[in-house]
Amino acid sequence: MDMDKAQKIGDRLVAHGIRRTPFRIELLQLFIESKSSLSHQEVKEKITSTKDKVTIYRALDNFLEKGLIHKVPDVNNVARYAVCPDNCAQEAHVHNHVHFVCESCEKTFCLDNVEVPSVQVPEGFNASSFSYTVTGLCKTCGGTA
Amino acid sequence: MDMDKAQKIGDRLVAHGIRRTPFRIELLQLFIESKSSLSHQEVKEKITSTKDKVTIYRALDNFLEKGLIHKVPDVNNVARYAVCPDNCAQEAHVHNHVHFVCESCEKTFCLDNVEVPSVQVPEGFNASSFSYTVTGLCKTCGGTA
DNA sequence: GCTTAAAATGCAACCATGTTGCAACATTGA
DNA sequence: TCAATGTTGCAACATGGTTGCATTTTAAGC
Repeated sequence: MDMDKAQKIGDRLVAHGIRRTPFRIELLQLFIESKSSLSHQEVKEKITSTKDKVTIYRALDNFLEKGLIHKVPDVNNVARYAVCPDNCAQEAHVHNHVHFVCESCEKTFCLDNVEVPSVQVPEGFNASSFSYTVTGLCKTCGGTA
Repeated sequence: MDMDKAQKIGDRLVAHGIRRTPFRIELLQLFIESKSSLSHQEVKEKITSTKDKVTIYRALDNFLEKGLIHKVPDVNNVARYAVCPDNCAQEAHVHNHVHFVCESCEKTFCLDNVEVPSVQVPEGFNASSFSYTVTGLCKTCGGTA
């Protein structure tokens, strides 16, 4: 791997209070280069620095907690993750965009340009976050070709 | 159980191409009387006519397929179900309302009066369904008390 | 009411996803 | 360099969900 890149990624880890280990560098790198989101399983298939699932689970939890990645919805109730934009603060995530889940390839896409419209919840409820997911067919699987 | 009620519920099963068995009557009854949605586990705890998890899983799948119930989102990636309104056709479900998931008690509520606002998906994507979920605190767990 | 096909049940075994505890090791800061 | 703390690896476990198959129940035709 390009050394400059590894250095930068390590810096980003450290900036989020995470240690600069080979595996975690590779993991963040993977997320950054991935077009769509990743499940634990997909991560495990692609990562070379470890084969231990627990290590991966823990790194994902940690990245999530430190605001490096966020959870995205999925068809089959399996957890999926995607990297947060760089300006995503630890406390206030700024990924209030709509997600698109393809029924065919089951990938999840972040529609970065589509904002989540707000709704008014009934009296008594106290809303803290909003999630909007569209299901259908993605470009490759036969959207409007 | 009230015999008239059992009869009516059985009719509803039959109307959806499902057989009138004691367990399935009890199951549909349970869904109808339940205020919020139910997970497989909650169903298992409340049902008396069977203790077999597979039977419950299969009935849930079947009800889902035949349009008697629908899936609702959940915090922990666990499947949850709720009855469809009576006018919910097998093909075109009419539950385009917003769901509310409580972070504290982890229950899911159907906000029947809050419609899902529509969004425009980017060129190339072909949307078929829309899901809007609000997370926060429900009435009992300390919404605006 | 009897017969029969299809649907529903029960059970055992299995799989996938995710978690816990603990010992060993690596990274960082003093 | 040394200690504190974060990270890794492994084994064992927990939960949610599935598959296959034999048996029973339901509904429909005679």
